[in-house]
Amino acid sequence: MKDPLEQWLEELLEKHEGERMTDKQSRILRAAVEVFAEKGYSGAATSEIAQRAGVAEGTIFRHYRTKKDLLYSIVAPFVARLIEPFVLRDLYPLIDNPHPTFEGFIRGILDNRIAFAEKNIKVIRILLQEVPFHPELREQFLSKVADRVLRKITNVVNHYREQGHIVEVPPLTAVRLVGSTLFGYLIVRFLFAPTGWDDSLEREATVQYILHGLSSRIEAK
Amino acid sequence: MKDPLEQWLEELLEKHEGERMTDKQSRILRAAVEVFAEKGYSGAATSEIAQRAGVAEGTIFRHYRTKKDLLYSIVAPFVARLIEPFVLRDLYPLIDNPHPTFEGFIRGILDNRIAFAEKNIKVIRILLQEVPFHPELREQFLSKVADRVLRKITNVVNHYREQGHIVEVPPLTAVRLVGSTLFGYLIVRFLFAPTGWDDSLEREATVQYILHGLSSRIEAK
DNA sequence: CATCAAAATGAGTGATTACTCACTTTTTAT
DNA sequence: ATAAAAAGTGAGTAATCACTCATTTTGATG
Repeated sequence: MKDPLEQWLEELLEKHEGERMTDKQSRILRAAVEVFAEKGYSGAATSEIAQRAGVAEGTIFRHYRTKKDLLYSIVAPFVARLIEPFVLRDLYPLIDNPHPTFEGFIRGILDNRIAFAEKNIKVIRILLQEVPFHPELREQFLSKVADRVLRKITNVVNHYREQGHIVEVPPLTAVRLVGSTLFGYLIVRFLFAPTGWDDSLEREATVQYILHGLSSRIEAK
Repeated sequence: MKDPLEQWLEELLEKHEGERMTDKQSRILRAAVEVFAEKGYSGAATSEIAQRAGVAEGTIFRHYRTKKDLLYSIVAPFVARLIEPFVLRDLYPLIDNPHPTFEGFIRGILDNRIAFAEKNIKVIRILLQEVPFHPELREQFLSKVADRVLRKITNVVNHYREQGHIVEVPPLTAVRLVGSTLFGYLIVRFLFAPTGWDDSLEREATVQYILHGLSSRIEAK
């Protein structure tokens, strides 16, 4: 089985700037992802990145003008990827030709985001750690993810609400509730990684929690 | 109205080590909380902490042997506080003489944790940012919070499950689901702080989401 | 093989880092 | 009032930081 990070980096290397990267340049990126994830941006030394990549320190600065440029070259395309396949590949078909049930929609979202997180834990970790310290990063993240994704999802939520599948709450609130449940699942599974985690059980419980939490209420005594 | 951080620091200053702190020492702590929250541990310079506190840099190292000691002196008592009032003040009465309804219990937890977060945003921010980089911190956090708190909460969950108030899921799963919903509420409210946030509406929606997500299912159709 | 531009190098730069220590000031005890 | 202890100081230190640059290596082209 192929290392998912490997796969992601390859795509990044091929597509980035049109031209292909040199061997050393890709090793710099790989090492930078490692060290940033381990020590955070401030705690990561360019000397260590160079050492782990097996290149001279000067080589880093031949390709990236500053250390911050190096960070952005890793995180920026990831932010784009965070939404692009999500919105375009999964959401558009769901909007244009939505899944008949809210349950089917939720299961689809869960599967998709779990697969995405599985592939990109390290870069996600970097993003979560550095966003608080880099206003430009936060701005880019919010303007892309928040504005574009939320608007799209809001449409979908409205659709199911109109169909009477889910309860009457502001769509943004619904997104927050589902989002935090999904996020909690991902954090516990990938960052805490508890022993004896029965994934199919946990996943099913999570789906049921979301469905019952949002589905139209049946008044009972 | 009094600054909540002020209040927390005062308690910390009085109780810490039994003896009272000097004026300069408390100003060092205050400044350290500021700078750590703004720049993270690695990004924070002791020179800047000294400057903001209005003391000489040497004074910091008279009271704290290393920069890491300074961080721990802020975070460690907070971790204790994270559980102490939570477990003892709120949970024990709920276990010994539990709230008759699951709904009442959830509302109580929500109120309590919201108030706590409101008081301690800055230190929470430091804790969230630094836990990934300090294994000792993570260990302490997990051994105290995870083990002790989770065990206590598990009992409460079991209680409501036996009473038939909530659905049949593993107690730890229930804690994860409620926890992530509560956590999501806190993050969105305090860290994102969206404009036009209708708190009473959001809070009620969150409670309803949790209650319906976990309450015993009524088979329909 | 010769040419040349891009890639790579690593010693060197000044700035900044956490931390020390000899010394002065303030507080406490008698 | 005086001595002892504790608190505070700031110049100084070695280490490390991100980054530069003159020089060498590499790889493609004629």
